[in-house]
Amino acid sequence: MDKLNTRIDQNDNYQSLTDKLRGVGLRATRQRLDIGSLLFSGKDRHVTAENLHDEAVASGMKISLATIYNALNQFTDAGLLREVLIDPSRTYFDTNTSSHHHFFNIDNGQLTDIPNEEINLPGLPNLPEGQIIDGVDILIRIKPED
Amino acid sequence: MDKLNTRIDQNDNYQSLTDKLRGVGLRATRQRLDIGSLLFSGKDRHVTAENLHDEAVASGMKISLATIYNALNQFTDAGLLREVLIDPSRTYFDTNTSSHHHFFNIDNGQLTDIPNEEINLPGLPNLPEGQIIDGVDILIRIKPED
DNA sequence: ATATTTGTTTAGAATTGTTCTAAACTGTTG
DNA sequence: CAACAGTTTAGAACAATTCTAAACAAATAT
Repeated sequence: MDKLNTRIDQNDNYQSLTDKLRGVGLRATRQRLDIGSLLFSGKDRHVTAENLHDEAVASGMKISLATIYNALNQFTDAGLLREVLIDPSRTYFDTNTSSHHHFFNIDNGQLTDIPNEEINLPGLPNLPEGQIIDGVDILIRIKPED
Repeated sequence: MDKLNTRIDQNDNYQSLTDKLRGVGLRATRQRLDIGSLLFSGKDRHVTAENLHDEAVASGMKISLATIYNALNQFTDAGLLREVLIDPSRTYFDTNTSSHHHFFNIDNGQLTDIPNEEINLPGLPNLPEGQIIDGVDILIRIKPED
């Protein structure tokens, strides 16, 4: 019965996810729903393909790493996620797609959002001729005191 | 004679480079001097290991890609270069080590400095408890108008 | 409902940027 | 100029990511 309840609850949760996926033109496959349930359940998240895969496997989902990569890229193309530039050796994805910036703790690798009202550029610099802004990324690298 | 002159000029240039390298505790090897001559001859530069290697080979220098990687990393550790986060798929190094920020042209991959007086954060956000700032990176992604 | 079509998943191979290894080599020091 | 310590190199190794092509599942037409 526990199993059955979980099943039902999960299906309930997956309904809005199904809509979300269909809304951006993606089929609501089991794998995409599973990943979506990890990513879009309330709190904002910052993940890499590898750590999301570990998490999925740990929660008993059957999904390959290649599918995680596919899904993260498709979700990003669809505007459901945003890529964050932190570390040239791995790609981070952020479920918060609104304009905002990040703290990156160089000590433990943790990435956190900077509340949007806490930071802003007073004036943008003059852009090169004929160019327009595609986006602005501000990353504040932090570390433990002393 | 052309050849000879070039030779002499190069040796002249290499004297200050030799000092620069010794100054940060690195031996002034032929390879490091060659790389240094490409990097530190006036104008600021943004390079990747690969494109610097291509350039070195094109100018007739005999140097392996591994050495380019070694040198770029050692120069960075020594404070002669700075790493710039742009593209998770490759590492860019900047000869301008002073505090400044970048435009990244997403259309052609070109990276340029933002003159320092043209940008600044009016106030820094509140940092997480017990953390201090290690550095601030601002990247403005630009693209061609329409 | 069932068959057909088209999109998706997957294991494993391939690719790419970067680092490592260990042997040959070259600055530096005595 | 000998000896040592640091450096270079080719090639192997590695890690993150993408590709391939075969099996599979969702959508659509029957």
